[in-house]
Amino acid sequence: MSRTASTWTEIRAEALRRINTREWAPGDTIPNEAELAEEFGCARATVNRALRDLADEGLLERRRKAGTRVPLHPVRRATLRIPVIRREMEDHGKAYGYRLIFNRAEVPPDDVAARMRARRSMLHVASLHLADGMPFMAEDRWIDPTVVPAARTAPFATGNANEWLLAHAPYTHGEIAFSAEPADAAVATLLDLAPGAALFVICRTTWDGARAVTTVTQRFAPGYRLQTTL
Amino acid sequence: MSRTASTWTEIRAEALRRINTREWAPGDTIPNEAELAEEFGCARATVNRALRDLADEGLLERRRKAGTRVPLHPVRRATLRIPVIRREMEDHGKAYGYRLIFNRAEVPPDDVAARMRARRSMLHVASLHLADGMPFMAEDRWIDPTVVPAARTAPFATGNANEWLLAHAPYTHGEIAFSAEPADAAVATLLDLAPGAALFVICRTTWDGARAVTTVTQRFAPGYRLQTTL
DNA sequence: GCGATTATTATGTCTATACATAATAACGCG
DNA sequence: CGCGTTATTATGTATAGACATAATAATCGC
Repeated sequence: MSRTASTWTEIRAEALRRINTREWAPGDTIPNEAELAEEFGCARATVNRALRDLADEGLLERRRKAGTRVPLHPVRRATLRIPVIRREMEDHGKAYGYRLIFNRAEVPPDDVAARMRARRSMLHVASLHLADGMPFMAEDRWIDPTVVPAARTAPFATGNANEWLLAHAPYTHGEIAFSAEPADAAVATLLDLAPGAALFVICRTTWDGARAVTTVTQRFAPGYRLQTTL
Repeated sequence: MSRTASTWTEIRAEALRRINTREWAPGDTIPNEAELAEEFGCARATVNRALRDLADEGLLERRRKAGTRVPLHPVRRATLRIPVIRREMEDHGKAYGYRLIFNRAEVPPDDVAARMRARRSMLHVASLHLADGMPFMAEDRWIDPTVVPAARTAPFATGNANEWLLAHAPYTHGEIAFSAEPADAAVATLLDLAPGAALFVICRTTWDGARAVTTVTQRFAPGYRLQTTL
């Protein structure tokens, strides 16, 4: 059953077809790389590339010696691009606006201190982001000045903190969480909404090694959707 | 400057270090694969593997002939695992409960018809998911019975529709969107909340080729967070 | 000087081979 | 029979060499 000249994307597509048609059903162990390589008339490395790619997406499970299986509960993964607000807006043809609310040094409250695992005085920067002049997102950010000294004199009055940090503060990893919460009085005023309005919230903390660089809570006005493909 | 015995993960780590320390600064074109292979004392394919992996994560940009660059605006991507409700709950040590609200055939409203690009009569299944006996998530689902005929007689009274579909209805791709919205009267009653409460909402449509299999809106009780690492 | 053709170059991919690694299966001993 | 040791096996990774492809740079004709 040998075919000729397969590329890894073709093998990937064929494997995907077999998974979708249940020719390879959930729970099944599929033929091993050597057998597939022979079937497709290619090198084992080419099959490996294709199957590894599918495994990266959660569509196959691979274990040494045990072989490659179609998972019973395919935990689908979605990769979503964390938006850089201004770019996202400009892509949608909207004018981006930015307003600094305040920028001061203070000791963070307990929840922020816990998130950053540090209790010292931090830069606290609040800002408002606008789309076509309308309030769009309220941002509440804490920056550890011992990790990013230059932040003390950064021009947050004229440019948004996220982009400044991207350009000046490297980070190694981070956590991000999505949730919904009602608007409190302060945020409602900022976003020009009734208190209690349902806001989409992104809460993110980024780290440079073992030290938190910044933690930010972004509250989006109603209507905001974060979307991607599966 | 040749080192010995590098694995692709070591090369990846070293490249990451250089990006983070700005030894390779945003906008820079980094040395080409052949040069790096010589520096690290390994084959070009090994360097390729490492750089390709970083590019997959958006930390490098690669173009034939032009070379590999550190992007000016690194669009960080987060991969998040789409939760299978029951498993997520069991992982957190909570008892999972399920209750069917209704299961009937009817013509979908315009917004649903638009999402599925079909206007015929569909199965409309509403259900409530519980954590330790407390209402946790309200699910509103439409299934196209011409795509999944068996759904007409599926036991949605005893088992949740999501898991049944995963086991019986293959899909090729889908869209997923996250947003926040206030609880309307019906959902508020179901989740035992005050109307207007801020709900986290996941809206998902899955496709088998050109035909929509199902579209579902899941509304989570306050407190729900979807989180991942960057 | 301009536009179209050709050369060059860096990444992309494939091959064949080899060895590493992890997990399971088989074996053998008490 | 049970337990620890030893094979076996499928995936994981590395290599050198080759050719493909895309994009830029250089060249040539006008």
